[in-house]
Amino acid sequence: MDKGSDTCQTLCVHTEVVERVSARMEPEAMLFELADFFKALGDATRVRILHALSFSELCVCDLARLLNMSSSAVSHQLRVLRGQKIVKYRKEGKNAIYSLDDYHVATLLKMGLEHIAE
Amino acid sequence: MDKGSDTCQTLCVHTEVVERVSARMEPEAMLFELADFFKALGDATRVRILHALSFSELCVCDLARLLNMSSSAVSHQLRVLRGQKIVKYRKEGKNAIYSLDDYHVATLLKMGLEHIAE
DNA sequence: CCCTCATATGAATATGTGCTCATATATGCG
DNA sequence: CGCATATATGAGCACATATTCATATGAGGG
Repeated sequence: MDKGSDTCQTLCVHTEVVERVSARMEPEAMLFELADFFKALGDATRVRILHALSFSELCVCDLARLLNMSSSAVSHQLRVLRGQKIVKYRKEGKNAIYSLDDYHVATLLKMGLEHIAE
Repeated sequence: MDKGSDTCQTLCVHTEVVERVSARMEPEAMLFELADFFKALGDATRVRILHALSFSELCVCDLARLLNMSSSAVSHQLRVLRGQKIVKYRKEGKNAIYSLDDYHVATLLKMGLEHIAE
C-alpha cells in the first residue's frame, strides 16, 4: 500500500551492481535535459523538418509547402527545435531561413535511420 | 486537407530547392518510424533506464530501486523500449534481466549528451 | 499444493502536446 | 503612409502518454 510495496523490497536486487551503476550515473538534471532533447526529435513533423533541412536550408514557407502543412504549424514546431538548439535561422528580408544548428543532429538522424533499417 | 490558405500561396517558396529536397526525402513511413524511435528515447524515465543499462544489465527490480520508482512504472516503460527494439531481456528464474539491444543506442545517448554539453 | 515474490498489463486519471484559429509583429513595396 | 506577405505566438481543443492501482501470470520454496 505504501510506495515501497510495489518496489522490490527484499534482497532480490543485485545490490553491488546497483550501487556501482548508481555511482556512474550522470546527474539527474542532465538526463532530464537529454530526455527533452530526444523529445524534440520524437515527433513526425519535426523529424520531417530536420530531414529536409539535412539537405538544404529552407524558409518556413518552403517547409510548409514541402510538408503540406500550415506555416503556423511549422512555425510552432520550429520554435520547439530552436528551444533545443537543434535548428538555427537567419532573417533574409521577409523570410526566416532555417538550417540545422549542430553537426550532431544530422548524424543522429542517420544513426536513427540505421537502427530502423534492421 | 486544403492547408493552402495558411501556407505561403505566392512564389515566395524557393521552388527549385523545394523540389530538389522533396526528391531526396525518405519515404513518409520511414520518417514516422524514426519519430517513434526518438519518441521512445524522449522521456526522462526511459532515458534514465537506458543510461543505467549502458553500464550493466539489470533486472526490473534493480531499475526500480535505482530510479526510486515502482516496478510497475518501470515495467510499463520497458515495454515501450522493447516495442522499439531498444532493449532486450532474458528470464533468469523469477527475474527479467534487461540490457541494451543495439550498439546504436549507447552511441546515440552519448552523442545526445555531447549535444547537451555545449 | 499454497504462498510469496518478480514481472506484466489493463483501466483510470492527470498531465502534456500538436494542431487550428485568431492575432501580432515586421519587412518590403507601391 | 497603407497594404500585402512571411513569420511568430497565445488560446483552446482533441488526443497522446506516464503514472498509479488493481489484478494476472509464472517461478520457487516450504
